[in-house]
Amino acid sequence: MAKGESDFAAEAELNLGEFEASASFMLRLAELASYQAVSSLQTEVELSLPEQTVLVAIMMNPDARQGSIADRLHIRWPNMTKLVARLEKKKLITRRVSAEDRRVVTLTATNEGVEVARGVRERLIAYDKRALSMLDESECAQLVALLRKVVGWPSPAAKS
Amino acid sequence: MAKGESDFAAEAELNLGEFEASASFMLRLAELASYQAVSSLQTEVELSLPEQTVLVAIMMNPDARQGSIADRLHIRWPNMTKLVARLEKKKLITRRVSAEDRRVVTLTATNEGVEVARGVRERLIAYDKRALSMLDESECAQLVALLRKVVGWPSPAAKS
DNA sequence: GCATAATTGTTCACTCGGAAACAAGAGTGC
DNA sequence: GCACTCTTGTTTCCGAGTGAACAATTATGC
Repeated sequence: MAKGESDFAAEAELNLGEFEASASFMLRLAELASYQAVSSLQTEVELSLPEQTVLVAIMMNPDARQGSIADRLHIRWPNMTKLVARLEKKKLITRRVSAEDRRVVTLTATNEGVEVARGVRERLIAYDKRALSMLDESECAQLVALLRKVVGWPSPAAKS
Repeated sequence: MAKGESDFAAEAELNLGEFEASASFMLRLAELASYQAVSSLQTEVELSLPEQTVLVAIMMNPDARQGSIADRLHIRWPNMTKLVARLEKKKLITRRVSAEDRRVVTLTATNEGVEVARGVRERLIAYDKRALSMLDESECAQLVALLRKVVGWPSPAAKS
């Protein structure tokens, strides 16, 4: 066996045993796969995926508190500060200190930000479908329902 | 009132629209949730979750090529180099240059590494169950099956 | 044989995410 | 009023992940 070895399967198939049935492990791999799939489809926008998500969230929730959005999207506050600064620098959002509680920073999309966010939202939804095209519609819905349980979000119309 | 706890209503008021039905978006949130859940259960080991996973993979696949493990676990090669260096520094694995192809580095767990890896594997499996305790057994299996499809791994004994 | 390409892994420079410490505003008790 | 604490967001520092360029080895074309 010059180079092909006696056992060709050994190279191709690594054994991961019970890990292949570990939900959190598979969750990590699947997240990486879908993230990269969606990212690779991105060509038009100069925003990272988290930035796009935050921008859309701000667009859909005007005057929301910065911390609320961070918590909902599982973004740490220090990182949210930097992320918001980048969006503000690009004039997509504005930061305003609340009058009632001057610790609070509220976020609102600018006109340009709303414009961009609308396009981003459409593309993200479309790319999501393409990136997960290995699942049919019912499987996709099933997956989302299970993931909502994992995240702890109440499912709106959950049955089964 | 604890910070992110009782103020659930305010957070729930945030509208994320179609994103809540986006599989890739929910995948990201769920991965974060499970990762942090498993991490928070970790107290005995001084290894990161990726390090633990790689160590177990090496333990279960002696003499496997470094690149093969990296590819399978979706770890980029530059990062794998550093990760492997850390494991080697802790004397959990050994790196060997292959005789047949001297570009190739093969990895094997040391005796201590095997010992640690066995414990890690057991704990990871147990913590996985605890971190995903919001799912019952059948839901968990269903989730794993769907995630395997997303990742592109053929389901072993599962008949569609 | 020798130049060229392809594979395998590493180094480098950079960005991003994280915990801890910090600043500033608001609430509480006296 | 004043000290104390909690909340909200920021700054600082560090570790981890990534792409690009690199070195070393092997395969390929002629």
